[in-house]
Amino acid sequence: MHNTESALQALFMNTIGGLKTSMKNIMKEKQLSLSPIYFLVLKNIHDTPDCTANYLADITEKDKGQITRLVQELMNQSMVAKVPNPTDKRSQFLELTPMGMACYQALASADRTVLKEMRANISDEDLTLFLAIGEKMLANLNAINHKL
Amino acid sequence: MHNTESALQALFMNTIGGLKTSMKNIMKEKQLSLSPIYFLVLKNIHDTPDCTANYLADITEKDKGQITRLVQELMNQSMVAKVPNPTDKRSQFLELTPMGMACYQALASADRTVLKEMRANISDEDLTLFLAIGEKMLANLNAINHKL
DNA sequence: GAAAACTAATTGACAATGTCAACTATATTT
DNA sequence: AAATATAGTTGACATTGTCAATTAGTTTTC
Repeated sequence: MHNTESALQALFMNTIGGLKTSMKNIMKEKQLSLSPIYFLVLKNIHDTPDCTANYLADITEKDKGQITRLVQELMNQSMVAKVPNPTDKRSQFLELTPMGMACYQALASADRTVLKEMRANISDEDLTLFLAIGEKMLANLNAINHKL
Repeated sequence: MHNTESALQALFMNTIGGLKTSMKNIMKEKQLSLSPIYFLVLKNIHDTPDCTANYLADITEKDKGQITRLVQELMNQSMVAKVPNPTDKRSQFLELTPMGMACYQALASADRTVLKEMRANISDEDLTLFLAIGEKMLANLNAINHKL
């Protein structure tokens, strides 16, 4: 390995690749016609009371138009429904349908399993340390990219 | 934050996003009409003596067809040239042209700068620890995904 | 309270990346 | 020599990301 920094870069790239592969496999096993990014959308809708498309675009850091289309597909598949936002007629709240909820639960559970296996031989202390160091580097990176 | 594992997932996703953004900005500054993935290709050609397309596909874990097209674009931009492989008429060695080399050096230097700033307030010990823990998790993840 | 400025969501168009399968030319195995 | 395998290319398409314009509704400002 050339130097520590480039090992760092490789580590991030390979891990993300692995996580994506694993989510793709999970979705295939469950016979869903969804791709990894839909898990992100389902998860955020699930975790966010009164979730709007705009909010979704904000926290996922995706394009608003992209969010519109992702949500549309989830509505086509009866996973997500819109309910009017009583305080703003421009926007709607996104909610998981029962089917969307079941789907999310299954995916989230499989995802948790992967993450747990991934850290199987890592102590809580080491994981905490890893996260702390990683968050620090992420903060530096965000500063470089001029993100507040 | 819900639990440590999902923080882990978020950390990886956000860091990769940040690294990609930073490489995109670097390429824009340098007025290159290239996207982040070309840095990966240039880097591996640079680092690998007698680099073939097939080898490139292997280590980057990209599709062979995708590699063909990426290399073709780099040849269009006179960054990369092919020389015959004397021991196998099916394959060619990929080499950086002087222009490709200059381009790679500039990008690699900017990339190193970002990585160094990213770990600015991290001690060598912590970084080494971070890498060790990360590699362990990556190995677990690869095992889950049945990659030897 | 009407005009101006702003915001939420949608749409169109397209670029960048990833995936799969078929095919050609050459190498290797049997 | 035939069968099998490999390196690279090509076609077709799916997924993800990006930008700009538009519509409908909201907030600000005078």
